[in-house]
Amino acid sequence: MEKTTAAASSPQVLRRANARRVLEYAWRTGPFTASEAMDASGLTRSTVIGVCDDLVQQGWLDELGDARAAGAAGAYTKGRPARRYALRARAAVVVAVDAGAERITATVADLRGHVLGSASVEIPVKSPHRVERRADAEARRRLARSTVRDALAACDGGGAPVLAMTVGVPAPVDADGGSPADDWFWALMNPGYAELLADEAGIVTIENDANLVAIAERRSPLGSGRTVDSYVAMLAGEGLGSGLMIDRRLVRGRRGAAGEMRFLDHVEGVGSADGFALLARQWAVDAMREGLPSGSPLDQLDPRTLGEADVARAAAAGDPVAGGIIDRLAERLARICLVLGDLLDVDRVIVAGATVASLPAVIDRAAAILDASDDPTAPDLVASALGRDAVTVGAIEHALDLVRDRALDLVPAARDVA
Amino acid sequence: MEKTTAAASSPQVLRRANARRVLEYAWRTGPFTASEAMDASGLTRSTVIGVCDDLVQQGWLDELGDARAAGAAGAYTKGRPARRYALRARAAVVVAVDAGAERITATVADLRGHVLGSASVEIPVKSPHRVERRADAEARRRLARSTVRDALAACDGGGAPVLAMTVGVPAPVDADGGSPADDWFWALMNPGYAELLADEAGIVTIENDANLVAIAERRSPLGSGRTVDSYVAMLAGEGLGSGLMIDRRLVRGRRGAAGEMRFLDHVEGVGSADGFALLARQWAVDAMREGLPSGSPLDQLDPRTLGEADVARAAAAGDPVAGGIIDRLAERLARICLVLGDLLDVDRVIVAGATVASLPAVIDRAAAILDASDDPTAPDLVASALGRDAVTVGAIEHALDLVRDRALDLVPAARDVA
DNA sequence: AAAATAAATCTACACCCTAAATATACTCCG
DNA sequence: CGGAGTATATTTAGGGTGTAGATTTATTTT
Repeated sequence: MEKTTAAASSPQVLRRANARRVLEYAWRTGPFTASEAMDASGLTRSTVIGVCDDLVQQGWLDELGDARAAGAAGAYTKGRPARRYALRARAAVVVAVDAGAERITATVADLRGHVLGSASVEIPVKSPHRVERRADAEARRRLARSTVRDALAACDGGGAPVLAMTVGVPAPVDADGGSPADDWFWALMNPGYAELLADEAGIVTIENDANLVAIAERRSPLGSGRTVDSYVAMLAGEGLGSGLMIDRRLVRGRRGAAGEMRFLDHVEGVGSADGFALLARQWAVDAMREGLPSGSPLDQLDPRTLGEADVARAAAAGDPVAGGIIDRLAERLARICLVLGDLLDVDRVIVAGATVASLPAVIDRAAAILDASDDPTAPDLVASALGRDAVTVGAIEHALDLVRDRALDLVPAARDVA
Repeated sequence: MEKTTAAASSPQVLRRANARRVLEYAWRTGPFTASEAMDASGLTRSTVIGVCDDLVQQGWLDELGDARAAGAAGAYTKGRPARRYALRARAAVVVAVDAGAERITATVADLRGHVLGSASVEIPVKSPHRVERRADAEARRRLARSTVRDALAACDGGGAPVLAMTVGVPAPVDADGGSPADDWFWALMNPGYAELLADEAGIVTIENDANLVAIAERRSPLGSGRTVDSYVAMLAGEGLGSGLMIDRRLVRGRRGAAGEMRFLDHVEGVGSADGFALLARQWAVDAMREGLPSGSPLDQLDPRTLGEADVARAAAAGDPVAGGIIDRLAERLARICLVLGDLLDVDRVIVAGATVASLPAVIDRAAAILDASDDPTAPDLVASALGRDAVTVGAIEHALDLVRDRALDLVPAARDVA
């Protein structure tokens, strides 16, 4: 029996640990000199330079010949010009896939998270307001794969390897990338992407879409001075899902179903996990059936094509029925926030998804309710600034986290050696 | 300006890391030989022996002269007898304090968690069923400190230093060991223990009692073969509190208030965070006021001194009113479990506290309801086997975790050197 | 052209780990 | 009682990695 792995603690682990630290520093700053890396890492110049040489060799860093030409902020004029290094952002790429119910988007980004290209397809649907008749699992698989390949073809990767891919799906995802098979919707939303896409990138992970939004919001600007380590990212549209970021850590649970909102069935004044868009339409149609007061703007609309934005517009125009719907939705949202704030002790609930654009008044009003609340655990409520890209931004971030985490085990583009 | 700390990555970090690994191994096994440590750590014999010598020198390990005499399970007869080492359990002690509403218990344990001694005091109360008239904060502080000192005096520590102390309190605890000042009960339950006890041990931490139960249950026997990484420890008595262990990690939240149960105010069919003991008494008194069917065992009791165990006994004796109360409590518990299972995706809810002993039928019946539920996220429900010591066991474990984590930075008893 | 400055390079030197050879302490068996 | 056998301990050599400090190099300033 031969020794397969090197002993766990050979001296190289030190070199490795130092390389890791320097690379992490490179990742969070722009071009840097050895002296700066020394300050950041606490290492000696010899060590830093040795490590940087290694990293350049491996392709993670570029050496930027001239020190003074690039002239950073600090007036740097005296002495021997320093060698400068920078993360080689194009050493590799990652792919983010937002595989939503209605469309699949694939985005390619470099190591700094800059988008290099993307591709997108609508999922063919029969009825616009129903999710039930979506394309089947096999069609989704085909579309997902082709969209990923289109996105890669659409950008000039310069032959950079695809080190990681993260796929966001509207379903709980367990540690193996699978979703519960006992739910047809979840099974359809995640039709075995992990296996399907395994060969498309070095590391392939599937992740719940709301969890990715939570990751995306990790870097969002902080309201006041204090840091926000605990928050809930709520993805609200036709349905409700949430990602729980607590103590700077994503809470997943056994099957990855933490943050699922079905528990709202048991919450007074809520009663279901339906999303605000769905309810706005439904309640509007209900009101139309029961008869509207004359002159209501809602009366102009066709119940079959009515959208949630129509309700928002009617409310803004002063329609009392639409206004009542907005109020009810706001109270609903506020109550959900109270429950989450209480059980999880989060500072903030961040709403993303279609609701942000189509029903902003609901968020504003719910935030006002929470501000007025005497409950000391009431969290702040804010709308995400990331728009439709929230899932994609989170997926890029997550894929990059994976790459950063294992960078030294992965081989980026082999450097052209003279 | 002189250099105060050694550079972050001096060669010694390797030695340190290896020492850490060997010490961790020593902690989770009994006496061991160098060869066993080599297998466990992947290190060379020279390294292991070198590290063990260091650890013996520092007082963390004892060298157990004879290898064969102790004769472990494996028939070990051939070859040169191996040197044996073992964790020196008496090198230091930790103190666990269960500072509950009604009594304060301090327990001293060695590095293996074996109890060496303890002390306990009842908190003077005026009315047995009310928490409001407890001794004030200053009295609690005095009692806590004297109980800790009594416990230390009660055991023969052999001069071992007190490396860590964990205090469990029925209140949320933030990272600094403080509890929300805006709640009189919480402020009373944690009247500045962190500062008060700071000098009694090397590391002093305050922790929520339910969180400590969650830690205590980390090692509890697993129901089936699968591992349970996500569960809720519910401390149920007069009130309800819970510790959230999700993905093998305690979820605390910003102020340490994650797991607080006030959100139950918003849950249908629950409506408050009152504990089962409190409700059992209250509902029984209500029923007595409304008039009981003749011959009910409940009728024998004085409403002013009635205890929850009386209700349990009456129900066991077939009293329909008491049985109804047990059923209502079971439904309540089951519903709480469903909500927790759904939002947090936990495998299991473990009930500890007075309810386990006094109202076992509630837990059994709720477990049956959950088993019969068609909700796939319904968690298992079990009663804790730790009894009244759950908080203490968790506090010992937590204190030991802290010691294990920083062992090499701490100095245990200086070894007697010849 | 010389001084000043900052960075790179070079030269010890210490430490820690591995690997391999050698020594030791047993048991077993003839 | 004295080898053979076996498992462990100790010693020695060698390589890699780090720090520390002196020296060299590249550049600006005077």
